[in-house]
Amino acid sequence: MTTEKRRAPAGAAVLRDEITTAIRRALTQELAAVGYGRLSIEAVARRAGVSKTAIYRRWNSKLDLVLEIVAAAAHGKLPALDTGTLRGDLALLFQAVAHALRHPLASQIIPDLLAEAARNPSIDATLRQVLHARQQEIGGRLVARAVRRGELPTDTDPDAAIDLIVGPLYWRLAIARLPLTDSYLDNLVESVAAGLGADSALPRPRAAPISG
Amino acid sequence: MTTEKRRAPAGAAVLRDEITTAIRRALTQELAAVGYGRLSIEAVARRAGVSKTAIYRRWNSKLDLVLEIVAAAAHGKLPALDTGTLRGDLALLFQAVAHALRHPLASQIIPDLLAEAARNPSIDATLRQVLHARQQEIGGRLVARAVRRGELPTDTDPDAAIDLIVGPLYWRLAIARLPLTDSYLDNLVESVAAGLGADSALPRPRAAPISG
DNA sequence: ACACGTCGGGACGCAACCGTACCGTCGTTG
DNA sequence: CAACGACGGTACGGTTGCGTCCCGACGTGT
Repeated sequence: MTTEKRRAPAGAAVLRDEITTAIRRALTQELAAVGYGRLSIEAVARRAGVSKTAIYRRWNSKLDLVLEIVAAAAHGKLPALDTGTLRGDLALLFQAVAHALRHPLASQIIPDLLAEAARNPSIDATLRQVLHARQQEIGGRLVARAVRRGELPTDTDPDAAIDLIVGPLYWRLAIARLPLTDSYLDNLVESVAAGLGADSALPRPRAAPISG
Repeated sequence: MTTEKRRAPAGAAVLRDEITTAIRRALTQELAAVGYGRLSIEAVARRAGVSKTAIYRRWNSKLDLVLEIVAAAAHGKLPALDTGTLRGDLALLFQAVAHALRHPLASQIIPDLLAEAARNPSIDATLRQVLHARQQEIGGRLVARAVRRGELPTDTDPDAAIDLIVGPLYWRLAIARLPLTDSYLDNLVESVAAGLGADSALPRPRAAPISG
């Protein structure tokens, strides 16, 4: 049998956390700098100040390394996010999304991996687990609460609602890369709420329908 | 001087259009298959059934090749897009966007290049010319017409409106990659119109605000 | 104090690609 | 009809990265 009794690794024969951490840091930086397509293990090792062997001892391949770190980065911190009103929930959610996408690393890595997911099934599966599934859960709950409160129509489609909630902010921050102001976020909350079918808050000035 | 009289290239000494076309085709396919990061001239030449030299005679570098072809692909076809109503304009615009993003090549290449634009200034500049500028023009006109008709508030911010118009559909087609039905598009028109501040079309069923 | 066993580092063979130089080929122009 | 001149293709050196192997160094447990 191969399950002989063995002394557990100890002393110098144990993975050093500082090196593992350095690899993780270097990977995220490399990923942001050159993207998944050009990512090379050697560059990660150089940036981390570590040997390639140190990486290959911890992960089998480039893909394993990326998947593990992406999954780890997305886990954790899941805001409670129930403020009692649809607009409050939206504002809080937008703050969280904006905060995450403001990180230069995240705003480069996420679009890159999402594009790569279109041709790499493993990345696609991982991202669906850690991003899409979570979004659907958060968005679905947000919508369900609003429907229960009577703020949204009962026939609201959660998937379509998520597109409407996430799409505009993602577009502005990750694609168009335009600046984001507080007043923009305020307006976005109102626009998305209206788009979802919530009652409008205030009438706004309009031109006369027929000016001739 | 170097401007001596020279016979103009003729006969076999002129670039063959069929080869240029084959290179363009192969580039788009390679771009979709492996992305800009992994794109190699050799692979393009192989796929086109052409020699590397044939490519290097026409373009100086990988970047030149991609930029020229991307710019060319985005030029042309600019729909008139004035149906007389905001909802009509939105429906037509969504049809056009959906049609463009349904092409598997486009739906892989566009997110890839948009991600690459975050780290490559040349690509960024080109995409802003052929994509963002055009979107702002189309979206700006659409919004301006709607404001003039009295369908939208006079203080509508065109940039924010574009985020609201383009974001959800781009998210669904290019990122989440969920299916797109006619009824989804219909609902999206109504949602975006409402989000922009247009009068709602029909009341929809709601739960009682207080159910206790 | 010693033996253990993994550690990180460097070196290696292999493969892919870049960009260029050189080759014979071919159609047009004078 | 002959010379022109750019054509497409092949071959080349240089560079980069992959994944593996071997080495001395090191800290713990007996």
